[in-house]
Amino acid sequence: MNNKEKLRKAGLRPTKQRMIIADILLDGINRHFTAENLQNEINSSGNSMSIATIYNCLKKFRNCGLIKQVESSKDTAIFDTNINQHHHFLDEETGELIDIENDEVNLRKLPKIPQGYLNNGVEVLIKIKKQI
Amino acid sequence: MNNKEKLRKAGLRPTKQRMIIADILLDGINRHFTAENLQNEINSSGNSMSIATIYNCLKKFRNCGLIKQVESSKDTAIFDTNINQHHHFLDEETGELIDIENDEVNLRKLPKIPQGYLNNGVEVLIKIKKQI
DNA sequence: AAGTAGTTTAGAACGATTTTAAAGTAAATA
DNA sequence: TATTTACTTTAAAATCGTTCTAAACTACTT
Repeated sequence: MNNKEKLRKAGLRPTKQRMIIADILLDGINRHFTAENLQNEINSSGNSMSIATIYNCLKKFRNCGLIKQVESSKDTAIFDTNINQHHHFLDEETGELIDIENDEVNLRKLPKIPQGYLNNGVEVLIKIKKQI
Repeated sequence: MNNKEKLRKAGLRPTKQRMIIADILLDGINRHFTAENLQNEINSSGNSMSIATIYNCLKKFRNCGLIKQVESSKDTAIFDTNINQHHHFLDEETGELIDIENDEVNLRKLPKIPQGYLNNGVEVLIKIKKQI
């Protein structure tokens, strides 16, 4: 399926701007990035785009499940093109994230989900620190 | 041990402002809060404090291990008085966090920590969604 | 009591993100 | 095809959480 079809299937109009972003993000390669990272990539591909559009687009892509947003207490939002359930190492000093594939973690026991709620995904974060 | 001693032991001078905050936070009750939440509590206890002082103090308390900062992609930093290793449910729509005690989760298998790094804590986040 | 090192403060500054409102574009309709 | 309508993009301003600045203050040491 090409990117135009992917956007249509997600319920998003394939505008010029969304196609530029889709061409960068939806190539099957897993990556972590910020809005600013993406703007730099767009610029160096010879295009340009308002930062507001980039934020709008990332929010739409995330809400449609085309990308994910990583849970991490950094001051900048970090997005992830790997939409499968998976986990991360986090170096808290640098903010660097490293993927952990789902089958590398085995959760034997999980608590009962609170009454009235549904499980919407489990994320394991292993905080790591550079050895001195 | 009283709060003055706790601060001293952590290497922090027990100033008037730090004592006010310690009296609110270090009562053994687990809670999640933001800097603004804390300022409101301080105000309603008849005291007042610059927001800069509150941020300074929370950062010092966190760095000394008196409180924790929760990993979550909310736009506001969330702190936690529960300093034991534990986990959370997160309602992504409201940002509400619910504690999961450590013994309610059993991690059977964890990946190898990357070369040159040390494990600095494992956090499990179970994202939940209100049933409709 | 005097010195000094650490702390608090208001307000300015900052950086990420969102809002605004006007102009532009894609899709639907006639 | 022309027209209409709803959605999208944009630059710039606004907002929000957080940090910085530098001057006044305070805890501890001598």
